[in-house]
Amino acid sequence: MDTARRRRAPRQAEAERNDRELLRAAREVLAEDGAHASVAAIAARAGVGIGSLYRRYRTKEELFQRLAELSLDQWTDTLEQAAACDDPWEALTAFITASLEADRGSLAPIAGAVEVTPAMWEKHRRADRQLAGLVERATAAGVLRPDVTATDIWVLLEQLTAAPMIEQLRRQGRTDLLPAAVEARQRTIAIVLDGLRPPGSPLPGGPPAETLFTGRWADDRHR
Amino acid sequence: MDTARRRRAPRQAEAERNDRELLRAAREVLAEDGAHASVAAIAARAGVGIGSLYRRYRTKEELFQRLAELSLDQWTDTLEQAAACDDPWEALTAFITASLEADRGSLAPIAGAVEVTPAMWEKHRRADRQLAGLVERATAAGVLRPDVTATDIWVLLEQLTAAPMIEQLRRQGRTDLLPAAVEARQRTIAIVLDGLRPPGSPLPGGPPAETLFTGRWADDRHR
DNA sequence: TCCATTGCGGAGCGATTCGCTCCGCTATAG
DNA sequence: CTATAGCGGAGCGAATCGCTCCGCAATGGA
Repeated sequence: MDTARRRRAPRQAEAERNDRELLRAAREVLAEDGAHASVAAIAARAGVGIGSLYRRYRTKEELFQRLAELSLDQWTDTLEQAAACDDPWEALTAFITASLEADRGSLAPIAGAVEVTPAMWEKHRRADRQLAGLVERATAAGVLRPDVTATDIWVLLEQLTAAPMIEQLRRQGRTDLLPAAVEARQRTIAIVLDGLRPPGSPLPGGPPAETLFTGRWADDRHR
Repeated sequence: MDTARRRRAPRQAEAERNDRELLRAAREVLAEDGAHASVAAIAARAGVGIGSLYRRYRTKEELFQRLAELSLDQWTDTLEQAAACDDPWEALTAFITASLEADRGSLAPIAGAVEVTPAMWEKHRRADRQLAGLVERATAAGVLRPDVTATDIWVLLEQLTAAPMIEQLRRQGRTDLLPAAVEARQRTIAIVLDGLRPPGSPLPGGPPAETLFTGRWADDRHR
């Protein structure tokens, strides 16, 4: 028993390192190539053979699901850190800017392409509740325009996480223009944040339905 | 001469109709499938054989270039209509909302994938000048936060034209959720427009370089 | 020193999808 | 009935995909 465990030790260290590299590479390739990201590209970027990838994950989907779970954990971490902020407005903006800087939305192409695991559902619901708390606090303090809901923030985030210009420049290898593009994006974000402050003109329509998000991941029409 | 023209008439009418259908179908398929849009899908949507497509356009790229030129013409039209507005702020917002409603950005995936024709350059420069005029007018009237440039508006538009949520819902056939998604997007746009009003907190960094746009379409590093 | 075991890299398979060619066909005009 | 302009789409060669499978290197106990 004890010998069996010790026998597996040395190679296991390499295997764990490979796994970390794979997850990192998968995030990067997914951000650059979008939904077309191929397992070959991921393995190559990780400096690992395709065989090793498939020993760890039985399918490409399983790798993506693991990636999504880790990303959802990061959402929760970011939300917790932001909630620690004393100022309600800074708490909200800290969450938004932090979410956009770590381009966690880069694995948005996964949504709808892989089946949602129970763990993903659970983590998603948790992040949802956390953001709702942040929004409630800001609204109560009067630092957020009163007709903005948590779902509005999700929509806004999804809209802003995509950085089409930066992605295109990176694909074309125009690294000379990248800093300018990043700066321009920050200006855009600043404009949007100002748009969230009160009072603002009344927003059109009613508050967006919460099913707008969950609905895309699983068919809940029968409910 | 006269007989020759009359001889070709009946079939030519069908050919022209096919061309219109092809362009319309190409726009739709491009909006739904993104960069992967295949000629087969375009021809099928147009109710036309692949052969007819290739009789009119020698390559897929040629079709996309024609599409881009037509789209650039629409930019100019929208800008002219907006410029006719008396109120400087309404002129600018009219342009922005009109640009976003006609999801002209749906053929953004073309950018960088096809070679830029001289005609495309010319039309692009023209639209650029037109928007600069709109922004100048709004700034002079004090209805636009003073540190926003025309390039900022282009960046903002590119960021907002992508409607990832709506596209995903459409792909999944969740037409029941589509109206809610469209409404949510309009709320986002309203928030952004409010963020463009003065005074607003000072925007980070300096004004974005104009080369941010032209640079992605052609390599101008040698200048 | 030798062998069993573990994990590795990547050639290559079958399937799919792509842009595009080419040909048989129909509809019209004389 | 013949000539012809224009049509639709089968199918080709190429590329790319997810994934399997196998030969090999490194390790550690006997």
